[in-house]
Amino acid sequence: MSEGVRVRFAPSPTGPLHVGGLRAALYNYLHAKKNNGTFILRVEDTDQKREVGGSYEYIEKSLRWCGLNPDESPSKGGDFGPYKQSQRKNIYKKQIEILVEKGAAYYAFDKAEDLEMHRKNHEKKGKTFIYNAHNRLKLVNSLSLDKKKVEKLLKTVPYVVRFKMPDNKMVVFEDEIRGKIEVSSRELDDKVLYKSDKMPTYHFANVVDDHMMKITHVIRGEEWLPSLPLHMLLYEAFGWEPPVFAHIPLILKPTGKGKLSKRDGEKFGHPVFPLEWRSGDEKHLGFKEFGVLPEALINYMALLGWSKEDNKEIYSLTDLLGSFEIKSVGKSGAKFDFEKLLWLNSQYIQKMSSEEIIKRFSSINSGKKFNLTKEAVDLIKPRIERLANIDTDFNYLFEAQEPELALEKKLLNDDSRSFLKTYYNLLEKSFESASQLKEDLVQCSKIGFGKSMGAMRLCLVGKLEGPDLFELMMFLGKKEVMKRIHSVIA
RNA sequence: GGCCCGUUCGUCUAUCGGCUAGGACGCCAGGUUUUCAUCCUGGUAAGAGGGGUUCGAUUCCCCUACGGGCUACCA
Repeated sequence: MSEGVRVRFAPSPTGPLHVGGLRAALYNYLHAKKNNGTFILRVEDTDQKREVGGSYEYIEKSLRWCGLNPDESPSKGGDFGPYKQSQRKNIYKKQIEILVEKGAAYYAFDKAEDLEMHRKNHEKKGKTFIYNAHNRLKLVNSLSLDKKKVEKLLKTVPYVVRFKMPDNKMVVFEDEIRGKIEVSSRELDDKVLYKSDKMPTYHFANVVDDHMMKITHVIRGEEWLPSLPLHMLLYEAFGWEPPVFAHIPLILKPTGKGKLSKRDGEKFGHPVFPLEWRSGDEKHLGFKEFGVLPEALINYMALLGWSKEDNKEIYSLTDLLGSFEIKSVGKSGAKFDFEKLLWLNSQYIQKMSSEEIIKRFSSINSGKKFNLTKEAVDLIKPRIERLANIDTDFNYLFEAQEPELALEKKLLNDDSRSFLKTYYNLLEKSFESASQLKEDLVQCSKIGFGKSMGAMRLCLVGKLEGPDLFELMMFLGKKEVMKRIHSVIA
């Protein structure tokens, strides 16, 4: 087999893929592709109670939208399948038996309530109950019971398989991002590897699959760092060579405490998921539907926690492939800054052709019957921040808007009305070009250029914003302009 | 509580012992556009605190504080 780099993104299908997961996928993808390696999507669906329908499809769709297509995946297949853990049960069963035979793991029959009671009792005394070398002989398992009893129990009651954590061993390992880390196995417990429902836990399935799928680099969230010692010990118990590990920092809330969570989308008024998600009465915004380009999202995700010395800000996926370095990923959690994402988004929009903008706009607004023309986009391009709301943000391009009351009071007086009338009459005679319209306005404006412009803007836009006034007039056409002025001065 | 990880402008970050601490977003001011936006120029603003090591510490070590994560038959 080849010695190439193989990485995996391994989400569990418990709902939509949030930005933290997306960034993990991105870093995996970049690391693989930079090294001419293979990017694998593996579904970790070992907890069937938590599985949410449609999650897998959502994850695939999101990755596709971002251009992070896996080389091997449940739907695509590959030489190391199946890629869904629920379909690999027989593999885990075999491997767990090997581990038990080696004496590295053992059967345990304790009831959930009993363990819960132990935990509570310890807590009362201000201690922490740990299922480990200190008390496993006092508990109900194949180490504390005699062989015959164990054999009987295996046939009659549910059981789990636990890792036999060494009593006092220094586990030393290396993380690509954080460097050397040492933990005493004394702090660790006899983690369940194999559940009573005959499914492996994350820790076990992960190690087995990463080995079987010949994963060379594990790039995953920082939340896994505390269980890395266990994983290292598992590799050791099997006699397998562990992959290289890189734990990337978490994405934090824009303000306040803690990591970015599902509900923060609603709280902060912007999405935290790539695509819109609906499930039951649960509904979450998506960046796509919000009008954020995948290019901008990817760029932002890459920059959130990683950067080069060269101060470059705009990175396409291809640029990233050339520059990204897993070792130069930052160590500390980063707050999600929606403002900066929007800035990046507008940078991408401005570089895009108007035709492309129209194409993208209609792809995310397929339901809306709205005719966005090239002329309209040319006019407003520098001020588009998101693609989603072009029709509402720039509604004045397509139909007359009521002037804002406060502005109307401020800008409309006898002088400005009289100016509008004069200009109106002038327009009736000639309406040729933007420059001519401008000259005419200067000519008939006694109230000053600024004030006349303001009054005109009020008529045409309803607000004091929008594109160049005379370009806008040409876009709207004589008839529409006359109509809008008339409705204000009438 | 225990264990692990982290800590540079408000935010994202650069700096691998020599710093007048650089860039970007945001914000403010000016310029271009006799208008908005774009764009350009400038400004604002940072090394958590305390000890060491060193000729010299943002950079190395220790302590404290703060932040984050883990502590399930969830991932």
